[in-house]
Amino acid sequence: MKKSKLPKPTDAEVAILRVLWQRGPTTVREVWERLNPTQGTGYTTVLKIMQIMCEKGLLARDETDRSHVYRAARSEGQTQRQVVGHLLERLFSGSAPKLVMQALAAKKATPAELAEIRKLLDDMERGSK
Amino acid sequence: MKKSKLPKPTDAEVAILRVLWQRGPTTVREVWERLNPTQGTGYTTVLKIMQIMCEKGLLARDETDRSHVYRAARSEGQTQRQVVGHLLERLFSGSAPKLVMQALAAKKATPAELAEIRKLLDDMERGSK
DNA sequence: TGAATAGTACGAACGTATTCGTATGATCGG
DNA sequence: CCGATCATACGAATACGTTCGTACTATTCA
Repeated sequence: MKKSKLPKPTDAEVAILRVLWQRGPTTVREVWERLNPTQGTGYTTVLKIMQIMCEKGLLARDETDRSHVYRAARSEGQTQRQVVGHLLERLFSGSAPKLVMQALAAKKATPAELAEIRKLLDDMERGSK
Repeated sequence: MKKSKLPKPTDAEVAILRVLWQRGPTTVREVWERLNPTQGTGYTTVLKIMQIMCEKGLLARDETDRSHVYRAARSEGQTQRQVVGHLLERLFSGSAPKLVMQALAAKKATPAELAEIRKLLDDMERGSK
C-alpha cells in the first residue's frame, strides 16, 4: 500500500495551518481574524486558500453548520517532519548535523534550549541501546 | 545599512546551486550534464533558470569566454542558514529544539552524527562562556 | 569556405499560488 | 416581511516557476 503523499504546504498555507494547530477546529472567520492584522489578507483570500487546501487534502471540513469548520488533516509534528525531511535531503544531502549546526547558527538557542537538545540526544542514544 | 536580501531559492534552483557549490565556477553545460541524468531537464531549461538566477542575484557569471562561467553568489552555508532560519520562524515558531527533534525524527542520525552534534553543543557553550 | 556543432538570448506555453470582486443563498433583527 | 449581514462559491487577474522551441551568433573542422 502506498502513501497518499500530501503536498508540501506553501508559506501562505503554513500560516493558516499554524492557526488551526493552535486553536483546533476553526471557522474561516476566526482564521481570518488572526491573520488579517499581521498579513493584511482579505477574507475571501483566506477562504479560497482553505478551500483549495481541502481539495489537496491538507484540511478536512465539517459542513454541518452554515459556517464550515476546518481542521488540519495532519498534525503539526507530522507536517514539520515532512518539511524538514525534504529540506534535509535537498539542501543538506541528508546530513542532520549540518542542519542542526545551521539551525543554531541562524538563531542562537538559549541555554535552556541547548540543554533540551542535549536531553533529546541522550534519550535517542538510550533508546537505541 | 540594509541587507540586499536575496530571495529564497526554489527547489530547481537549489539543484543547480548544489552542483556549483560542489564543483566551483562552472559552465551551463557542465551543470546540465550533472542534472540531466537524474532530473531529465533539457539544456535550455537549465540555461534559462541560471540566467534568471543571475538576474535575482543568486549567481554571478563571467562572460569573458564564449561559454559563460557561473558561480554561486552566496556560499552553501549562508544559503543553508537563510533557508533554515526562515523555516525555523515559519514552521517552528523559532524553537530550535523542536526543529532538531523533527530533523532527527525524519532521518535517524548515525551514532557518529549524534556525537558530532553533541560536540557542536559543547563548542557552543564553551564559546559563550 | 561551408556545413556541422556549441553556445546564448528570447519568448511562448503551461501549471500553480495568491489575490480579490462579485454572485448567490442563508440568517437575523426590527 | 424586508433589509442588512454573513456565509460559501466561483471566476478572473496577477505573479511566479518551469519547460522548451526557435532564432541567432560564434567556433570548429574537413
